[in-house]
Amino acid sequence: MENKKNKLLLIDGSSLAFRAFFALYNQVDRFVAPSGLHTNAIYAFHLMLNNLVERLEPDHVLIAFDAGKTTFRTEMFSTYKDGRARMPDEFREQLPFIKELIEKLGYNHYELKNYEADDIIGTLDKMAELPEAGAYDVTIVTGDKDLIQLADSNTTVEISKKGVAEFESFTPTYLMEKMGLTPEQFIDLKGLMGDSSDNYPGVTKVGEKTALKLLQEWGSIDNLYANIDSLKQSKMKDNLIADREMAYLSRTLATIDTKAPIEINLADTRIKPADTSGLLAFYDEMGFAQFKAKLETAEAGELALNFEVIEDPSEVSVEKEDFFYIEILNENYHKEDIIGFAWGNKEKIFVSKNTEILKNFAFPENTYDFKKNKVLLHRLGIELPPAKYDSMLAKYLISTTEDNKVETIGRLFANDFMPTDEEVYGKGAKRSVPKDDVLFKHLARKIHILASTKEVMLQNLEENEQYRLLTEMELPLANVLAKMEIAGIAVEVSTLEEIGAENEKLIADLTAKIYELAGEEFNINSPKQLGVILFEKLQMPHGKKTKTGYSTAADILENLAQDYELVAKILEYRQISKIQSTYVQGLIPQIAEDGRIHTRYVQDLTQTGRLSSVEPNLQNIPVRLEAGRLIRKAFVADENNVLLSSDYSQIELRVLAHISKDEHLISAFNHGADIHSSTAMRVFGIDKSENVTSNDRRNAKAVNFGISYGETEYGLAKRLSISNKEAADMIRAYFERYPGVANYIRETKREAKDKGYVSTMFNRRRKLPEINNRNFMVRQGAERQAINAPIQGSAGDILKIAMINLDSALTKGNFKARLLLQVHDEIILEVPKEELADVQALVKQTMESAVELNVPLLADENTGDSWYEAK
DNA sequence: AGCCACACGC
DNA sequence: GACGTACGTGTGGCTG
Repeated sequence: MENKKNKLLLIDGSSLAFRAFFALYNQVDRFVAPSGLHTNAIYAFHLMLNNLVERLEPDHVLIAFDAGKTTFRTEMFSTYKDGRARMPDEFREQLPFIKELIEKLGYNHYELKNYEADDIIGTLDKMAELPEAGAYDVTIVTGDKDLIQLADSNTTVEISKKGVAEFESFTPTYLMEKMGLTPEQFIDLKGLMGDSSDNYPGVTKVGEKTALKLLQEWGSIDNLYANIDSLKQSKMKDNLIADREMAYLSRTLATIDTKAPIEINLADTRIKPADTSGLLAFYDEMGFAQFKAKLETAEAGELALNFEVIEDPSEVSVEKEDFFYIEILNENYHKEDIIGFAWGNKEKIFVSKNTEILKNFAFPENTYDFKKNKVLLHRLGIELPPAKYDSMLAKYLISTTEDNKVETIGRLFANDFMPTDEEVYGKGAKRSVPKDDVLFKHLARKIHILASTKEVMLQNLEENEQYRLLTEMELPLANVLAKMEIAGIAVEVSTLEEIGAENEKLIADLTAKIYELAGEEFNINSPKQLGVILFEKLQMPHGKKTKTGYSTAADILENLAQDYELVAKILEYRQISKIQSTYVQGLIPQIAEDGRIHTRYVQDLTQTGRLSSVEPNLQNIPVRLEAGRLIRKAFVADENNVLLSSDYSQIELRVLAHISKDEHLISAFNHGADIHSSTAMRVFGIDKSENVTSNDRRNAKAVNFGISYGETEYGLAKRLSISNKEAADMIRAYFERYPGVANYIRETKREAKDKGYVSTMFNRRRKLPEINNRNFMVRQGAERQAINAPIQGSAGDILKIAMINLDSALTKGNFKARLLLQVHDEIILEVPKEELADVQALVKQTMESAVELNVPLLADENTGDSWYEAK
């Protein structure tokens, strides 16, 4: 690769700066330097430059600016660019600083009296194409479409679309696809249609549409006028003839001068080293703390990062207090190979790719994502001992507002802006393992951040009284979850395939029937096409519209299903095709070679402290409708084992009873009442439980659910199909009869507004930055989250405690039984038949005594050969 | 590749 | 008076 091409980036600075100004225009008041100067355009321009340079990796950069009011174009056409609004002052004042920034970054800028930036760019572009220039790839960046005429085989023109990072990339091929034009024809297009912003008219009454049509037919302005007599008589023909001169003049005005008398050459556009100290001073002057911090740490990082590559096990030295980190390229640690690992502390860091080293490794006690490490090492036959500290989990406990990546931890707790994984490894199809030096440096940076943030994160945990939440809940749980993920659950392909074959037949029949009833074939899976059939062709009454068209969601279709067989069939089709695509075709490829599915539990994601499950999600396997529930027949126990499922009964309402201390709710649970019937009696004033109708109970159940979600009367009314007033009465009656709950809701909202967060029984926090938002909808959303988070979160915490205790009891009791799955209020175990009686008792006892509430905790158990039976 | 609508669970 | 139940993941259509 020694004949590497030069990469030249030519930027229309005037145009791009204007775009930058408007990219952050809505925040113009937030971007003000200490001196009072507006900085939104400077800031956005800097971001744009960073994005461009990072993406295009140029070695030459020239940023051209317009100079002065008059150019050779005004000489030709005196009103050129007349009538253009004067630049806003807030923008004009920023231009000199943008030029200063360009210089300090080591890039080049240039302007030439009487010429526009376009012409400077055009001239340099042509210079770069001369054979004696050597090979150049040119990228032109601007906000103005005129420059598209310069696109050719080695020049790409990028037009700024939106924000600071979105550009539309014009090559001759793309221009042909999009507009049917060559770059040369683009000039003729402007000649015919004119340009209102540059204030030259082209031909009267000819706009983009007409001009495109004319060029499709005649190819060029010259050819058009050569054949003007053969055009049919029309107003347009008259206009073309009358405005012939203006068409040619407009074309000339639109033509970029590629022979401007510039005094610079290509060598002058080469990037120079940045002026670091000058930049730091500039950032201070502008008030750009983030840019400054990023530059400082980049500088410091280069100096402080002291790391050594280890290739041989004999070279290894580990301190107990070190951090340990393992890298994989993608997320699924059940399949990914280790691409490198690192350990060490702030002073001394070691990196390696040789996993042999790990065979007899004294794993240090501090780590990041213990669960991932445990699974990865298990695959190498290594059992990872428990850790004392996990930065990922610590960060998650401190704040769930951001993600918990090492980069984020660095930024938040050390003001250290290391490059992101996406920057180093790429994303999508381009993601790949970089060269050793890049990889090792990246890993060393991670260790450096982990080691430099532990202390301040521990302080945060201490202040929040969350240290035990980390060491006694999340860390032990990580160990339990790792074992569950490694165990996996056996899934029979044959069962899934049988269901799949059955579904295929049903889908074929339903599809035929739907086409017949609709009177045409269409894609039933497309809500858009379905909306057209139902609500336009067949004129069915439509409910709410979504942003993109008619809603075809189930609740809308259900109302229509009584009157229209077609809609009933579509609902059936949806049900079956969901089962087929997500649960049959989706699950089969997830079955590993051992015949089991190994999900991953994400332990650092949800806003409430619940787990989530991915690849595949085993927390949403169908259960409600029988057709879907059959999927559970494929989830089976090993030979001589059974599956044991144990779920908490009404855990969220019990938690609500406990934390609200509502005497009536507590009393109902203490008396072992059917909680929904009991609510029906209190809320509807029914004296005997035998007088509670199933409808009363259904309504009460809905209220009970709604309360813990902070539901409004409108929502309740809609869900129960009752009037707003009836729903409001119901909610009011509920609060009157359960004053403790009403008080809990009041107090929790109050607490959230005062502190900005709410907590679970175990001090897990959810921040609620929107709780005092001026927007009613946003604020009310935060209030619902405030009410729900302690309830859902405490319930989640309780199941976590139960899992930890159960795993440890099973180990102590030398049982072979093991935990396999967790579904929010339920756990599923695989139990050897001979252990069943003992384990059933142990599970029930452990779950019910996980915590002491002022109401009983109840766990219901079911067993069977498959998950279908064990429920 | 990223967004939307939809559907599954608790 | 706004707007209208919490927390999640996966699939297919559509668009850039």
